[in-house]
Amino acid sequence: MIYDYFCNKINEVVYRRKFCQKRCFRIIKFLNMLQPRVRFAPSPTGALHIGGLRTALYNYLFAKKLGGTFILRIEDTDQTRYVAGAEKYITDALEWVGLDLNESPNLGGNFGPYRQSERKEMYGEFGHLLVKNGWGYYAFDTEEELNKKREEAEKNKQTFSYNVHTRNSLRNSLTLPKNEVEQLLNSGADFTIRLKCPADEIIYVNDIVRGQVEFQSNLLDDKVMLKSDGMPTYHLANVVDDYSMKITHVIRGEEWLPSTAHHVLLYRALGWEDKMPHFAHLPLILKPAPASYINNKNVDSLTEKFTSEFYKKNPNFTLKPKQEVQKMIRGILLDVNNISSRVQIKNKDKEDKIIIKEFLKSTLFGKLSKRDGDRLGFPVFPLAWQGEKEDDSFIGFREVGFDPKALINFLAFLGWNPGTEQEIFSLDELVEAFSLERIGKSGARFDYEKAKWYNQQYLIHGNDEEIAQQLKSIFDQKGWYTSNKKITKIAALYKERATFLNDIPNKAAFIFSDGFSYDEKNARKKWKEKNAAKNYELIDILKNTTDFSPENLEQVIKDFITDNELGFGDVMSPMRIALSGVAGGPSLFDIIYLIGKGRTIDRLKKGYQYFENL
RNA sequence: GCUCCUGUAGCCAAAUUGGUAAGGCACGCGACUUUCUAUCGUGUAAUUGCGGGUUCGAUCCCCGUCAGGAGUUCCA
Repeated sequence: MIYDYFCNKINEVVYRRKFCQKRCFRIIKFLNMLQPRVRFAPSPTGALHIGGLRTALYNYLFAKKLGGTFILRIEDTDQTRYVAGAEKYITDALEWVGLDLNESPNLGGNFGPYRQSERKEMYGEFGHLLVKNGWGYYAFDTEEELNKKREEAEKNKQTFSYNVHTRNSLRNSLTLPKNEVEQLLNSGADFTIRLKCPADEIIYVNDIVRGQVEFQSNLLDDKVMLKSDGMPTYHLANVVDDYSMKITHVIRGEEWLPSTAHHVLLYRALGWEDKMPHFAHLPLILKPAPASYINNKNVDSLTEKFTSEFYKKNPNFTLKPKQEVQKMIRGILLDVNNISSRVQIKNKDKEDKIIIKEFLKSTLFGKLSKRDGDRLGFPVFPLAWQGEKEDDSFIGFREVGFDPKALINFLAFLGWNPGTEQEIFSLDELVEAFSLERIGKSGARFDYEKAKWYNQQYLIHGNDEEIAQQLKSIFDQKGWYTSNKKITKIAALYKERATFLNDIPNKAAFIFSDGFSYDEKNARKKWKEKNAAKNYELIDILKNTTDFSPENLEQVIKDFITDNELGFGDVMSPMRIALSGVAGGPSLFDIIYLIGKGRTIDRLKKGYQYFENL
């Protein structure tokens, strides 16, 4: 397996290098393949969402499969966006799902420090090196000046880009006289260092997921490498760190694909092209398909939510009264079959309609966002997050009751699949089955129903004793006491009827407490006056029965029914409702066994009297 | 607007150097102690976005077109 992987990679390298590169270079690549070093590099700007966790998972799976190293690097170069507690959230989340790190800020390692803010000095050095070797230049344009240019361009429906075509008319070390540049630098004026993208060239990026992707260098913008505060941008920091940490594979989200050309250029500029890592860009995680969650039941509450959100986003919208806005949103939501085409903006649409449609389009489609969780009622974060404002606080998969193993399994299939029919994988099995080649190219749709299905599968296939143990602690808290044997029985019976472990106590509450109400509709239907005497007679028979095992109860009750020529439903349905309040649930005989003789008799009497008066 | 990526049933998603379409979710039906929002079995559903081309043969290669997404920040 590894050997095959290997040969493919070597072939790829040979192909790319047209076969004539030095043999040692190939050997280095070869050795890298044996022990890949990959990093998960989030920035601590808030809670880590599900997409970030998936990136971490894929990095982990790839590293473990090939016996490599999984590294956490904190990308905190933007001090204005730093959020206290975010780093701890990241490590807590990784720990909860069982993604063990080999090197990290906490663990340390031979390539530290692992926070970019602590590596600040080295970036400046490389930034200036770029200027020295002709791959970069000092730019003195202020943010205001550039913003003005962007606004002007926007007026003409164009985008201002700091690139080959425009850099010669801007204030930088390429256009200013040498002495003026020196004077500016000496005077301590603010400056940035920009990458000088070459002209008339095609940059090739070899992506493991997407194959060869081409970029025209003329269209690339001269990205800022070193900011005026002395900190690097992501682009510089990322390349410098990946090089110095000997990263062999960069596995990250698709949003990075367009800037990868710059990164390739940077490796070249710094003379590290031979050490450039392989790239693998993961498909985006998309919002769930509207048709999958909008239905007649929730359309009103969704309309409500969308409308209030619309006004939050467009506070000055007065083109139409609120009622009409609401009506329109509802109309579009209800037209499920056509929802994607209905949101299309047409030429004849008036301004008000366009604004509303644009809002709906952006909230209904596109990348999964943290807002979607609130809106659609499912978590998009692994753990709960307490933000500064109410708006910025979320619950996580853990709090909803997800088994971390189920979450991982679900996440693994969001953009990857093994090509077999197997869908349930433990983390170790995922490691075994995983390969970057099998990652899909198209966006992966987030499907909460599928996530719940996975959790249910883990519950169903879980060990009864282990589930019972977890149940016991919940029961203890509620003051529900019974034998371990019975708790295990409850686990076995109810795990198949629950999505989350937490559902079981709700469904099984009647076993411990009499405080339930009867399903009157079903009771009325199933309780028949003509059978009343027989039903009471069965209570007496049960009173005289000593063996209350499910097997014996089944024997006794069935015999009674056949002896008296009654229907099963005539006898068992009223019993069910009297004992548990509802007409559904596990086998009646198991229910009686769990409730116990004394309470069974009491409840039957009480229930039947109630049914008689309905 | 420009750049890049993507487009297989209601939804997710396989078919890895071209050989006429897996599986899952949802849905229908049946069975399961005449219970069930559970479980098991089974079934319906796709002119592979659209239009051309190359080929004996195209989901796969080429051209065009439409749609969706991402990027276009001294953010990551």
